[in-house]
Amino acid sequence: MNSAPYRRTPVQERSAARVQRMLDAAATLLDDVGYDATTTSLIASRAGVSVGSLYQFFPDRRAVLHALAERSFVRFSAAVTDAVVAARPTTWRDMIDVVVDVFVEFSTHEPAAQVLSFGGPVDRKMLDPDKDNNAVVAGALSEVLQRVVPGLELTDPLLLAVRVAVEAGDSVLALAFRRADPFDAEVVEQAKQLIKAYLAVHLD
Amino acid sequence: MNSAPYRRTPVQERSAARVQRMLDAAATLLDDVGYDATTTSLIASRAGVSVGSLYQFFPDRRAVLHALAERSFVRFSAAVTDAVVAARPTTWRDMIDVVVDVFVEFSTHEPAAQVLSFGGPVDRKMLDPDKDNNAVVAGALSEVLQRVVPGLELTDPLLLAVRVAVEAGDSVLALAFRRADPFDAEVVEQAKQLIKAYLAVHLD
DNA sequence: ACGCCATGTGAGGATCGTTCACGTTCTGTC
DNA sequence: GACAGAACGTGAACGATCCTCACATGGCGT
Repeated sequence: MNSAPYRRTPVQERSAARVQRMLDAAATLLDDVGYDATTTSLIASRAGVSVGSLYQFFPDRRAVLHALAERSFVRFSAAVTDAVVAARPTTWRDMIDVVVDVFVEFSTHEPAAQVLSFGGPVDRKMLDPDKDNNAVVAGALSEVLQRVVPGLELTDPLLLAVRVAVEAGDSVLALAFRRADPFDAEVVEQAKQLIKAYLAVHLD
Repeated sequence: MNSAPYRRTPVQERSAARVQRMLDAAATLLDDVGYDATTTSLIASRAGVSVGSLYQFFPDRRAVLHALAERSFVRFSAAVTDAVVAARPTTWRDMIDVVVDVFVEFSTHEPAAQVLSFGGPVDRKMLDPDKDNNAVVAGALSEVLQRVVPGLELTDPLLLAVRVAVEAGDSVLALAFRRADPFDAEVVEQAKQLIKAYLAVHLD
């Protein structure tokens, strides 16, 4: 169905910068006019580029969003590891607070982060064709979790629980962003409660 | 239900049947070829109808999916109330089992139920322009819940909790359908655990 | 200086969503 | 059963959109 995000990887500095401008343009357009109205020619013109240039690097319209999701994912991962290193949570509950807070902070500032979400409407399998985006996130978070909880064994049931928690947390946080601008703090709090109540069964 | 997905309501028996065929065609196409490839002319030809007929009743392509979502929602609501009446759950935990089981059963048999999901990628606000589909579902379930738990007050915090539980449950069940065919029973079980663990805070 | 690949362009083909002017079937009324 | 009007049905055609392609320019190694 869908293949690699890029048709041809930009080699020269010049084109690499242009590709970033295309992604920026796509991101702001997603926020401004929505998914359907984010047309290829609109992206191109807002990026100051011809349509042809867009198709030099992306096989189709969807691939542009794919690449955008990947870029956001990389940024989000960096933000999470930074925050965990900085906050040094000592319990898994504290870690959940940190991760959720980073997610909220990130989503409010990164353009189109909410539209893309990681399990969002654009493409559920943007980061890895074999795994959901959230599965990738869950894998990364499991390892962070292991570092916070000493002697924790990453058994299959536990990995599944983290996977489920990420899926549920992501959707409730998406709800928090839909309910208010910039977000509904009450729902964010409920997301934390939800994740903790569920994981307590597996972690306590 | 509410705002009109229809341009003109079918009056005669003949056209009412044709409209149902259009919805059936759209549903199977969603399953077979996906959202983007479900074109208006494809829907029309699979339904044995001309494109013009489709536009007699639906203002645009999106409205067809809207109507399909409404039809699925009505069917799902009926299935839930039937099951609750039949099973007569006496605790809220039993009711959650019933509702989740009905949802799973319904989703495996109703074409395109998973694609549409009620908070799915197609359109989050198909049932009510002002509310998410899941908000409508949550409202209905809150009333069912009230009948099962005697003397339960539907306070704002409780309604929010149900809203959050529906959102989380829907997304985890969607995950169950993505992970295996027809579905991953283990994940379904986790969905029940998740909902119960979270609602216990608000209902016990 | 030369050659080669990467980069850049935008008119145009293919396809999709939607409309419209026209023909057909039903339904109520006498 | 005959008539009128409404409901229903049609598919060619129009505009918008995605994407391609033949061609032009820039950058880099030798």
